[in-house]
Amino acid sequence: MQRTRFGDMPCSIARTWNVIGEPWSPLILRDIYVGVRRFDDLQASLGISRKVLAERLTWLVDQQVLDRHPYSDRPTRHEYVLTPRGVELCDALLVLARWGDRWLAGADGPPALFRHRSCGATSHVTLHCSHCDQPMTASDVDVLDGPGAPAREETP
Amino acid sequence: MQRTRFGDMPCSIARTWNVIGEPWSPLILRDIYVGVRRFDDLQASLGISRKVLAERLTWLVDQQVLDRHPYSDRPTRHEYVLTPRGVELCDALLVLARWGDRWLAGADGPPALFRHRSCGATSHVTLHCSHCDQPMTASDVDVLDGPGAPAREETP
DNA sequence: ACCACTGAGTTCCCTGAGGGAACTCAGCTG
DNA sequence: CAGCTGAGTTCCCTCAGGGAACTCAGTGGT
Repeated sequence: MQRTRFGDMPCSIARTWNVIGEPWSPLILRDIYVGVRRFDDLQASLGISRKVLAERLTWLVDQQVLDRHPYSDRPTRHEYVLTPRGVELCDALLVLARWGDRWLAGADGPPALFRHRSCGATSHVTLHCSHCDQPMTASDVDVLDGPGAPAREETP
Repeated sequence: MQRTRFGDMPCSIARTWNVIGEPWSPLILRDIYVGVRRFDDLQASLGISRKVLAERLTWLVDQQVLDRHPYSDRPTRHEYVLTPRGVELCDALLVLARWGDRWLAGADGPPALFRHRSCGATSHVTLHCSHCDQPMTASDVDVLDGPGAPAREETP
């Protein structure tokens, strides 16, 4: 956890960052998303320190991004699964992956491909407007104060 | 910078994380995106330490996410602007913001609203498939090895 | 009954990154 | 020429991340 707490800032990016912004968190999410669900498997797959992995998992469960799910009593064993919140966070991972594929993949090409299950094509995500369904990207957006914005001084 | 380097992993999420995964980076990007461009303004707006701010800006310029742009010689003054790469990273911020709005905004509602310039509506982004244009989210995707994936052992 | 093994964490110590405040430095401004 | 401003540096301190070893419950093998 970094020194400054982002969770209290009046900014949804900062708050989201507070949840998954720590080192390793998105990679843990990615692994669980693709089916690596157990502590030791995660540790081996990521090469993360066990200490940090334990910390992150507890945090992500606290944040209701993951659920700790027993798959065996006697002995007690469990695996981590994504909650609906967690699955939606993976949407953001798809966008990050797309950016990395576009700008950082070397001559080898992208390390992973994404197949859209409903149309069967290997493709990638694009951003659209929830209202008009047309493409909508950062260059096409104005940011306005919302109801949860901090009160600001009058500028008469 | 965290101890482990994510940039060398064969994973576009990890590589992207290597670029903007450090604490403060996405918030710096957000600020520049909404028009805060100068060192002192950024420092004041974020409450970040000047040391860390200087480090992050240099790093983001190195990564070609930002451009250091002089707006005055004599005295030399400059401001930071987004490169095309940087603007596309802001797409990811829109998705993070959407998640935060949906799951973390309190009773006050979202701190910011996003207006789609071309249709004028206050809306948010949704993910679509680049191939069929239909909605495409993490729950609707299969992840496959790509050309840049590490060679894996035969499993005969 | 005894031993090794496995999954899932803890504990301990060391190093290095983040925070804060003060300092620098060039070029205006009054 | 004293002070101000933008844009960083420098210094020091603390605490989080890394690594490896340790724990602990339950199980399977002999």
